[in-house]
Amino acid sequence: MTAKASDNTVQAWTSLVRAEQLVLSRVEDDLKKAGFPSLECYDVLAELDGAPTGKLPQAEVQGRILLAQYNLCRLIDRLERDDLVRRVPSPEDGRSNLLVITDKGRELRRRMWPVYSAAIEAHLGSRLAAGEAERLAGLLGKLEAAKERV
Amino acid sequence: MTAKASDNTVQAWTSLVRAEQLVLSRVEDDLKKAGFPSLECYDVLAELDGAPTGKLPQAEVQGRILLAQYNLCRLIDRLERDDLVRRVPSPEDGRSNLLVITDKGRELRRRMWPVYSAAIEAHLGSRLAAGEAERLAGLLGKLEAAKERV
DNA sequence: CTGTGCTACATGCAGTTGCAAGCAATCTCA
DNA sequence: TGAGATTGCTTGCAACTGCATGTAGCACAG
Repeated sequence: MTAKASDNTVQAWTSLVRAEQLVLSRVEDDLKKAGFPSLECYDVLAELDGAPTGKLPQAEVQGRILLAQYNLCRLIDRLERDDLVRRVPSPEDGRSNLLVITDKGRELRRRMWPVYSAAIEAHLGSRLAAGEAERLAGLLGKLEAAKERV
Repeated sequence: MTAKASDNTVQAWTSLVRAEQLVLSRVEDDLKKAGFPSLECYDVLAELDGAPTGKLPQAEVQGRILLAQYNLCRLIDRLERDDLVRRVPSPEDGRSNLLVITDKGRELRRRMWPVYSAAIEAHLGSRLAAGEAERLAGLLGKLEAAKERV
């Protein structure tokens, strides 16, 4: 439990952090250059757009996205200000919001996807040989598992 | 160049971002719980501590670390304020700073490492089977290569 | 030695984040 | 039923970040 990490493990750690930050910044850069908002914004729109009714409780979005609660709250503030999403009170639970994607929100997501997809391909897909993307995803999946201890 | 990413590529992309952010936040959390400063701080101290003379030009540190120039500048401000590092004017180039690690800085790095290493092992090493860390690092390495075009 | 341009660093400002605390609706259970 | 926890969301404040720009030293052509 207080074991030291082996050299290979440390190497994997540094590669993980470096590779992610490089690829992420390249992709975000491409989006920004095309005049689009951040990836987090896209993520929220994608969750809502993918929901059958175009709406989800804020807590549900929270659970699917990697963002602290107060940050999601403020991201929604901005999305609402830009008329991409609306908050409506939940009929079932007085504490809860339903987030509803607007037409403008759907539109934006639709326009962002080609640029986003091309960026992923350019900065990630095109650098891996056939089968490597799958193997990479498999290894990374082992790291995502929920925490156990304490 | 405007090719769309395949499903496998997109899967690798989301795994990469999720896994990195999860593991990173877990590791940073462990450091924070132990009362230590951020990873970026550690990185700078490690670079300087690893240099033969305990000092490096700021631009050199810049090149080894994943941090915007103005952010490194302000990180150094904080490290200097906390007496972990000192800026001294370079004798060779009037524009340049030499960053010098202080005894307190070396001390801090020394005390951080066991906690850091254990966190890497707990959140990354212990989740991968023998050989997997190496394979992961290999795949990630292909993503780190510098950009080619434009 | 001068002007033009580049490199190394710093900084003002606005926007974003983390933390801790807050509020209101719901749940739990004696 | 009603006191105390819990859940879902929000917010004040301080710290941090990105962007654009500023300053100073250097480099090199003329």
